[in-house]
Amino acid sequence: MLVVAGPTAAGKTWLGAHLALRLGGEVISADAFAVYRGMDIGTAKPEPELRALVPHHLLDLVPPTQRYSAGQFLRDASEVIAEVSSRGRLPVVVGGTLFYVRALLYGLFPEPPKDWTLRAELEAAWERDPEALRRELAQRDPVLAARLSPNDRQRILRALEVCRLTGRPMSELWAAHPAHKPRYRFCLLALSPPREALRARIATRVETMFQRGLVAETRELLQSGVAPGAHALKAIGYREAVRVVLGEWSEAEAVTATIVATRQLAKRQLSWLRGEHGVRWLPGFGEEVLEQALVQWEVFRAELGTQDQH
RNA sequence: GCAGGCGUGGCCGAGCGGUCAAAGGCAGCAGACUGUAAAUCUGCCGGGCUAAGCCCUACGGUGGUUCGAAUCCAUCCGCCUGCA
Repeated sequence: MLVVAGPTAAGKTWLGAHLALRLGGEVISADAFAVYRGMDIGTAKPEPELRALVPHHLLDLVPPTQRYSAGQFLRDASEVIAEVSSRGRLPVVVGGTLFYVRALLYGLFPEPPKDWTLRAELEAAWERDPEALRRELAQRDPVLAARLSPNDRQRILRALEVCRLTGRPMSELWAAHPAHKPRYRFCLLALSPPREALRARIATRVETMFQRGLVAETRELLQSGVAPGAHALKAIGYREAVRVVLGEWSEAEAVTATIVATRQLAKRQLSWLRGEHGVRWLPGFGEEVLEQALVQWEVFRAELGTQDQH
């Protein structure tokens, strides 16, 4: 299978779709926010024309009032990939949510049943006395506690949630589910355009999003009953637009804040990819490296062939 | 014109005689990342070194006071507020 990754605004969507087109494939989106219906402008979903050209999966899956997750993605994507493959088509995974991509490629440990009450309790407990929860984790899962920053509330709470639910330390569950054996044979392409050019592209893209009505789209979501604090509206661009709708910010302020946040996201994505195994880099924007990508794909296939002979 | 206030590192903003290369925040750089991940967290962040130490340049400009000044005084420049 083919995977197209890279920082935001690098042209993944374009490249992924065109690779799928050339290779007889279908696109599987790996994007934590493009799964939400009604969130089109700010998530830079592929245009309808492109979607008409190539089948796209895992877009517009859930309403923004719901909450999607890496585990859900792992299940959904695995299913779609199997289905696409079974039709003799090439699955082309395209996405900037690298955590989702890694989950898909290497798996996650088996999830304990969700318990939102417990999570709410932990949240409240943290507000009251974070030190108590840190101590609890140190006792129940010393391995993880040693690795986590005492300030990493999110991970500490999750670790405790897993401990309390399963009665076992989370680090032990990981150990039982090694994350190094890939679930697929994949060719991982990563876009990496020149930094300055990417910055410029991010800026104009964000400006365009606001011009195209990101604020109006956000207002509609809020009017349709999505809470301002909903998870989906934490997405970059939307959270800034919410503040405009609420009258806290001018649109200009929102644009600036969104550009900065997007830039920072791109940086984190690049940093993630640098540490990822088996990355084949494409030094440019999507539209510039289609041919290079096809060459990489051929190289990958050739390597696969020699491997299979052994 | 008179009275008062202000001018600090890329930006905002503390400091108000030594312990100050200067709190904190932002931006930037690097990194982590096992079901919130567009999230969350970590480190670095004036310059140069024979680097847990040293040197240089820095708190609008200049000149003083002092063993010692971002901190006090004088003066100049610039901004702001009140009165005219």
